[in-house]
Amino acid sequence: MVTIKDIAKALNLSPSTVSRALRGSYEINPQTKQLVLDYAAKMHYYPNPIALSLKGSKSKAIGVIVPEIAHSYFSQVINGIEEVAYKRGYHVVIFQSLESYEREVISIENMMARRVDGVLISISSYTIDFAHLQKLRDNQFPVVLFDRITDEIDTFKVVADNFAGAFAATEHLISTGRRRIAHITSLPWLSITQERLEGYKSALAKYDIAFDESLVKYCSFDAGEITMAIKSLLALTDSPDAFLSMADRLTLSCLTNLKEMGINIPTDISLVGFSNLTVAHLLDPPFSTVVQPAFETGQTAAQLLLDWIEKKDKNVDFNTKKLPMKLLIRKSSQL
Amino acid sequence: MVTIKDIAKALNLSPSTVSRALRGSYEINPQTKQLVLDYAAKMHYYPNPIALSLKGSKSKAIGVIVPEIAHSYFSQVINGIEEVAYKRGYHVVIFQSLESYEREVISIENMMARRVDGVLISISSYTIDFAHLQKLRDNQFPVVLFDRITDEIDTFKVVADNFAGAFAATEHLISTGRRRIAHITSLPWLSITQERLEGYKSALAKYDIAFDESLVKYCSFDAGEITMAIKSLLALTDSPDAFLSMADRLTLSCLTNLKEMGINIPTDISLVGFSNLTVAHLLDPPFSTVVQPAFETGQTAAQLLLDWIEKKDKNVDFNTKKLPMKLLIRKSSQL
DNA sequence: TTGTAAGCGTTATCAT
DNA sequence: ATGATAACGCTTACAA
Repeated sequence: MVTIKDIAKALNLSPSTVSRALRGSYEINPQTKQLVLDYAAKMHYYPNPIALSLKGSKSKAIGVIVPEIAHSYFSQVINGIEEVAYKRGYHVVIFQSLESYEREVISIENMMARRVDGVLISISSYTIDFAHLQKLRDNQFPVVLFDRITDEIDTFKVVADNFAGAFAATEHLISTGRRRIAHITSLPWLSITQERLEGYKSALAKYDIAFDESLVKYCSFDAGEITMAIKSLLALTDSPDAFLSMADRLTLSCLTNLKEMGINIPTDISLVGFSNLTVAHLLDPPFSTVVQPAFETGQTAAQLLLDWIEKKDKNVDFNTKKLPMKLLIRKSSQL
Repeated sequence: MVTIKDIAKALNLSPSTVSRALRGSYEINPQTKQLVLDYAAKMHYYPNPIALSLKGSKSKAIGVIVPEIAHSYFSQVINGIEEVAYKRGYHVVIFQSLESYEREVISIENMMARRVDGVLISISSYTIDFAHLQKLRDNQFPVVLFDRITDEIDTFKVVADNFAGAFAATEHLISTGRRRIAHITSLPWLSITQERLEGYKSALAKYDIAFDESLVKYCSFDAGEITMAIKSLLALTDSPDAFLSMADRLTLSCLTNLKEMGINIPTDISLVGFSNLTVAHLLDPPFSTVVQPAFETGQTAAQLLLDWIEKKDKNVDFNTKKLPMKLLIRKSSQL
């Protein structure tokens, strides 16, 4: 590994001159500059980013925390983040919280110890205390929230238009004549859960359909829970004629369960689910999905974060970006 | 951020004493040591990894290059890598080659500039020159290859037992009475392509079925190409009664195309595909898959790399780890 | 047992 | 236009 010192020695110059030539900063003798540049190129000189970090107290790395990497939605988000970061000379350090609050806190500490320049995070399902994030913000540290956000932290946020997505899906089901639409969703305290529920309610209201609490099921990550939820829905006297599931794992679980029970989709029950699976059209039946703008979410969040990091004045005007959802109607909800 | 100097000043000690107390190295006065430890804990001292890196010329970071992050197989591999790296105090810097040789080379340079301690790589489909990897090895730099490997680089490698996987899938199809088994595969120069083809051939041989070159189709990443390949296979006088596809994208493409053509699966044509999709059982029809040990591949590769990095003596005995595949028989190949 | 000083690679400041 | 020096945070001979 060639260093500035090596070059200086070889060219009989001082390290500072070489440094300046390399970054063209001060008015250097053009010849000296050319000499240095040529020699550096010949020797494959690369500045040592670690020394740079130590000097400038910025690491040119950003941290990302997602609940799980191997999940179509999040891997697509990471893809978007990586694309932007890569172009702007940052690298991406990934951690997964595995939906655990403790792991999320540890990951944050880890990242700070690693001196990342900023953090992108989609908060875990079991995070209800945000002190670890607030502490970062208190220290003026750049944090951008995406997907699963919270009101408790004042910062940039990037989300999908969950309200609109749920509204559109519900309206679509209503337009096919469905009136008893079950709403299978995630944990009640999550922002996405609440926004989606509002979209659902709002669509019902638009068509004068009474909201029925018993059609809403909140499911944790226990696989048995969703099976129970579905069974109890089907046992209702006025049982549902449609299922709207609000997360990938729920969507797949609904499909698996209903098929196992021998229920005909969409004749008996229509199905629409939030999902970023790329194979929805190949499922049996081809599955109607509300698709989240995963890649764009990653890009947008990364852009906001990097702009913020690189901004000189620390006066930032926070806002929340809402990206459009896409409703793809397929056979599982077509009557 | 508290530094060793801060602690030294506060405690009226020298930085070196604090440093030694912190890592318990030299025989320090137990009381001094306790004092330092307590104060450090109270002040939330974390060693600055950047300073450590600059000093020790190791970054505690490993680089990973995959063709694409948002791909079920690779995201599962990354998951395995991350798990091991995280536990051992390393962080993972991810790059994607997007199947481009140029991007792969640039990613390697980028990683070296970042001073990662080692590299894990699954080579891109269009990499046929390995000089960029050989150069690393020439400098004694730790590189572990996984999934898509090459004979040209002598190092640790982790692969799935592609031969066995293809053999088992072919044998299964034969056992259901199929004799004209089409082999839809990736680019011919890839290690995985060759191994899988050998497994296929070998199974045919075992049952005295002549190998027919015209049943083998190599497909690039052009989506139209696979459609063409399928059409030409179906146009054969003695057209295939089974399709064996050797990569996720091919598998899905086969399914989409055959369904569009109105071909009945498995009655007309049986289908088995290499795939790490977690929803294969929900496809129409439920899809028989050869599943790669993605997570284990990531774990194993990371373990080998970190052991190597941390090894004192540089005499390493390279070997190639072969992990078992799993054949999951579902309706698409059951007669 | 503890302190001093040099060095990892780079750049900013202050000479010259 | 160029050079010397100090500093970023930490470790480690070497000295005391």
